[in-house]
Amino acid sequence: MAIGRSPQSSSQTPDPGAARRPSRARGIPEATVARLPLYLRALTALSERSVPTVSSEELAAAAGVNSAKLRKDFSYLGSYGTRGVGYDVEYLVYQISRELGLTQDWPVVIVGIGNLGHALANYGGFASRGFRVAALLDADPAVVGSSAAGLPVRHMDELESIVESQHVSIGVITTPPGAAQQVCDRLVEAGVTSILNFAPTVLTVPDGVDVRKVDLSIELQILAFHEQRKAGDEPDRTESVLDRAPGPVRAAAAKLRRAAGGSGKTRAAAEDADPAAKGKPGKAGEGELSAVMPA
Amino acid sequence: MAIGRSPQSSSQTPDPGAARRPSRARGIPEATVARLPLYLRALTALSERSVPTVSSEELAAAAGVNSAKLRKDFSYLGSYGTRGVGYDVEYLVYQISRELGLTQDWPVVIVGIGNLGHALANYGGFASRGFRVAALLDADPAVVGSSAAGLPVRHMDELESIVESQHVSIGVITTPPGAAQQVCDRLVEAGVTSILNFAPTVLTVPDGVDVRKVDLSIELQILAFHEQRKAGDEPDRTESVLDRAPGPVRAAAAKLRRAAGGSGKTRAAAEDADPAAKGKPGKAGEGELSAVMPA
DNA sequence: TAGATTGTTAATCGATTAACAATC
DNA sequence: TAGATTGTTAATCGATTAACAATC
Repeated sequence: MAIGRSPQSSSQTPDPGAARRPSRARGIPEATVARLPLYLRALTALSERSVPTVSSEELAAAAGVNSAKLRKDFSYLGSYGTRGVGYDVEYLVYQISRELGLTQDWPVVIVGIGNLGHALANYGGFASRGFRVAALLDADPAVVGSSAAGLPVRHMDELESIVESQHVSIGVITTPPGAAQQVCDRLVEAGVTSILNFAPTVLTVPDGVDVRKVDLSIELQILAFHEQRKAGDEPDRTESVLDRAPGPVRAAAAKLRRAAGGSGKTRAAAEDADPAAKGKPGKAGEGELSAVMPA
Repeated sequence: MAIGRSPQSSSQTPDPGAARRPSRARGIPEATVARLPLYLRALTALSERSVPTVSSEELAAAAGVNSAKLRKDFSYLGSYGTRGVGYDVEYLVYQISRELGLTQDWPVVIVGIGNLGHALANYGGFASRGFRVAALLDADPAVVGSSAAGLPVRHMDELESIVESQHVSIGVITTPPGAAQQVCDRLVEAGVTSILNFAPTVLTVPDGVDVRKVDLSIELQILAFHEQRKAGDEPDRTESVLDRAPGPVRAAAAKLRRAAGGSGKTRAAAEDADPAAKGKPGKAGEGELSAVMPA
């Protein structure tokens, strides 16, 4: 892969860098690709119920999107429907699976076997979509040797040999944030070219490596934003009049605040600045989703 | 909240329904809201290192976005920077926290205490952002009474009283998919208006309730799509010539396939249709991320 | 003043949606 | 044939980005 480093190219919610990624290969828009798994899931459910065909309207409802969007999405894959009838469920399952690359086997390594690593190792959705857990890895000798989901937890030292021998191209990072970049570097060095990152860290990877991230805290913060706007719009803001004042006034206020040494801080802001200063129950630092800290 | 039901209005990757959500309240674009937590995280790190000011270029690099986008995003919040100087770190932490609603306390319930529920209960990022775990709930008597992250696991029966007494407006669903809609209904009925759903299910909620989902399997499938395109474009497709043939030919082929009873299936497609038929290691059904099945 | 950096403009790009002709 | 439903068009909307005037 290329040498030049670039900030991670993909993420979850909107998608910083989506436009830059080479991903539009064969012309399927990124937004469409992201919905294909939703359609596939809905189709799989229909298939299990032995439903032979489905209309765009029905399938769209099952997948939680609107039918025009679904038809547009499918039009990028080809004309797999029949006018006046709908789509053949089995055939569409096959086409979408193929398009997503799920007719291949994808060996995956999971690095960092804390609670989240355990949860992922046990995740049924992995195996049922062609993903196979090739190995569970951890740096903590206390964890290495134990087993999760019927697989032994192996030491980080084995990473390179496992990736090579099993042709692993996808890695999942469930370490604490402090270890994520190191782990990422080792994965990439070993030959992994797609990374799913659960650590709340921006990963830097070479060109040609895809990173997606799942960030639990961010999802909650987005909910909080909307929640705040529901509760009557002005819930209990500690907002100063100056904060909504015209430009010059605000600039002056900011300058004063700076001079005064951050007097505008509130509880949350102050705690962010010094996590050690707070006496809340959840004592772990931000993002310590898994238990152990690889070397 | 309103009576009419609608499919869930928000999700993760692109965002089906983003345009429809009332969320643009006070005019901050959804894409910007989704990035505010990233900026906040980067700013918090700078704050911990006692960095007083930061330029849009530096902060953008730390957050993994481009600086024009960052400045545009901040312009929706107000003019909090100083030309020629940059942004005051503490002040910006405060402003973003306030905008996201993080200066308030948000009690949260987590329903379904399997591995993932455990992982979330232990997640440090919760407490450090004003989120407080008000209760852990499960329907399985074997789990109820145990403790996770220092909190007792309580029975689902207590859901309504907890939500009411502690004014919980945010619920996290980490149950198996089969239980998710029921749990969702109870949460909503009890007064919860924001839901973070980890179960691979499309939830139906009344207007006024926000749903975001985190879907591990979907993220992996998106990676697989891109990965497939890296390995030389035509990896080992089981693709028939007919699949890329012009419309009429393809339609005829599909019809034949239908008549023949789904002969186009491959391994992945066949297993999707009948999960019980497969002999893979991950024996759990799709999406059984957590251990127990609430009533 | 000279250098630095913001905040905003305007152009561009990608995604969504309604509508409907094509066609089963 | 009449009814149903796809696949595509075109309009609209929202997000991204480069560029630069404003201004510290």
